[in-house]
Amino acid sequence: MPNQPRKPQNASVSPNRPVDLDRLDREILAVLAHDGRATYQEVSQQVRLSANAVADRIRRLRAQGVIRGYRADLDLARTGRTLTALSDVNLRDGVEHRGFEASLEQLPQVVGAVHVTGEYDYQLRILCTGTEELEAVVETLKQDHGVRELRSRIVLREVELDPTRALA
Amino acid sequence: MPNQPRKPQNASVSPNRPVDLDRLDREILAVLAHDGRATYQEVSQQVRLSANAVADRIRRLRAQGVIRGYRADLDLARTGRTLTALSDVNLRDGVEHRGFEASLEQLPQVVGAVHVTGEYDYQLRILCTGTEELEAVVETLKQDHGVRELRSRIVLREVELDPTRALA
DNA sequence: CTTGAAAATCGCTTTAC
DNA sequence: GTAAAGCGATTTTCAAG
Repeated sequence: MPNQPRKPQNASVSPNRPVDLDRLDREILAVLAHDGRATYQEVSQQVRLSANAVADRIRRLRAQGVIRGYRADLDLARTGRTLTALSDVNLRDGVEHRGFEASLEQLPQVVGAVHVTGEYDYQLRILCTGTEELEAVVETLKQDHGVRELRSRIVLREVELDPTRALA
Repeated sequence: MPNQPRKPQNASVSPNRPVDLDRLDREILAVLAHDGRATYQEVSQQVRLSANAVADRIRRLRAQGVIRGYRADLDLARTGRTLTALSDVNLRDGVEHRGFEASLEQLPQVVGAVHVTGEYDYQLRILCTGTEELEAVVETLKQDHGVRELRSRIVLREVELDPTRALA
């Protein structure tokens, strides 16, 4: 799309201070979460505001960091990566967290990683073409990335949930 | 943006047939995954192709379903939902899966749900303002949604990973 | 916040090569 | 696949209420 301010992609805002949104902000965000390329005019028609007012609010939400950016939503399953696994992982003693995270860059199948509390250190989201590739990734994680224990589950289905819901 | 074909948002394609992408397709997808509002001209400059050729490829990828759509990337933590939990869940005997999933619509804190193999039936991603709200959600899941067992972990940090990596 | 206007940009299509 | 043109639509910015 045209002259939307796409840069700065990251807006620095004072952290830890919650941004409170009114009803109109939430409606605008809901529209953009559903269609990230909606024009100001299209948003304004769904929100009962002038396009200029909508543009002002979107720019503000962008500067506040509520809108991090806009991304294409890709379906990697269509490209052949049909197997998704959620793998809980423990690191061996002495393995640095940051080092482990950096080493994940070498594994393109690992598309997500969260540091969590509880029995395991991380949960990884792994996208593979099949079980053979998953087996190889698991072996690599143990041998080259400091993983001591690994427990994987296969994703049978992702439940469709409106990304807008958390704004309520 | 202007006259980009944003609808149909969902393209129906013959399922289970993998789409194979060449190097240029992958480069284009990488750009759009990073900036979902990049113009054809901007993409073409990063990919060494004419804008027309880029537009043709993007339209094809959209029709093939590789590009599902475009979404605003929201930072809900800035709106006050600073606590994220991953909750593994088992359903009580006799509780229908589809009914459980439908009932999740009533819990706006539940922003993700995956049906998985293994010890638990689902993993939920829950976004809350604090531990009090998480406690309330957990109680509600058990009392009103047919959850028998529930095991939650707090997300300490999400590791930043390039969403483009799985294309390699 | 709304309305109105200007200039610049973009998407789309068509026409060549 | 490239290059160039025209048309319609959109964004941006600026003005004024």
